[in-house]
Amino acid sequence: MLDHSGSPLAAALHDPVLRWYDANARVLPWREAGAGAWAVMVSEFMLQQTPVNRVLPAYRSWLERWPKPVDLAAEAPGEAVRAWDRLGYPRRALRLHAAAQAIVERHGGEVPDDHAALLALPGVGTYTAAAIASFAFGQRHAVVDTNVRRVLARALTGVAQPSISPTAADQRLAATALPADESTAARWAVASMELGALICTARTPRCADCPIRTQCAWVLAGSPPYDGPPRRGQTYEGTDRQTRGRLLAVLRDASAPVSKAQLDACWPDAVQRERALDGLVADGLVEPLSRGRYRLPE
DNA sequence: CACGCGTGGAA
DNA sequence: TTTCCAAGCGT
Repeated sequence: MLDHSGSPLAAALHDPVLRWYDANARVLPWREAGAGAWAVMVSEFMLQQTPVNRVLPAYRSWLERWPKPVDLAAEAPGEAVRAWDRLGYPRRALRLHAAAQAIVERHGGEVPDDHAALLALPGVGTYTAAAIASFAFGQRHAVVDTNVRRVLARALTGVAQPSISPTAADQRLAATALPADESTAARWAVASMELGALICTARTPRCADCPIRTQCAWVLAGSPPYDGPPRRGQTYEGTDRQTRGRLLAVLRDASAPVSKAQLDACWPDAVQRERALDGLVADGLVEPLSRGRYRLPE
């Protein structure tokens, strides 16, 4: 505890997972040498709930257009929303834009390397702060995302799935599993996450290819099925979320302010449509103009 | 702490 | 087809 030496059980996982990562890691642009903290930060925002394959094109054009935080900070927020395209959860675009402005104002335009300073940025929570500090700056942090929670739930706890929502216990477990050495800890963070993304997957884990299958508590227990409360699957069809998506798509694709009539055409239920539009305005994703016209925020 | 927040691909 | 799920955050 005092020396953060970790548990022997977890320590036995380090070498095989690190070796597996060295041989099997995906080549991703934000992992290239010299990618920089801004590149890591942009990728982390985009990867919050959006799969890698769908992020790649948006990431490339984003960094080409705004290679530094100051470049994005100088833009209208609506341009960030438009460039976000259909990655989903467009409030992330607004937060990334606000974070870029905060970086310019508070950190001289450079992504801070301090965990607390990162955590204070808009859109940066526990996971993202640790991810940037670890991936971009090589620091020792427990980087706890859904992949890591699943890997540790299986390998150490011996259950098929982690708890439905992240818990303090997850954080503690990940902190305990962290190698003591800083640079090793940073490699472990990305490697254990990659293992969860490629091998120790949610639906059909590829245990035959897993470098720690002989030590995995879940496998050793006979791979018992998930036994917890049912996970609430979210329906999407007909929701306010879908309505917001339709409205925003109209505005994204327009080069000039659009009329209320154009927005009305994209969703039949007037009550739901108005509620969704009000919500978008309240979130700062849509700017109402005079004479019933709307645009992305400037 | 539970919920709202987009979108699309894979099983 | 339906269902599940994908590097979370803010309230």
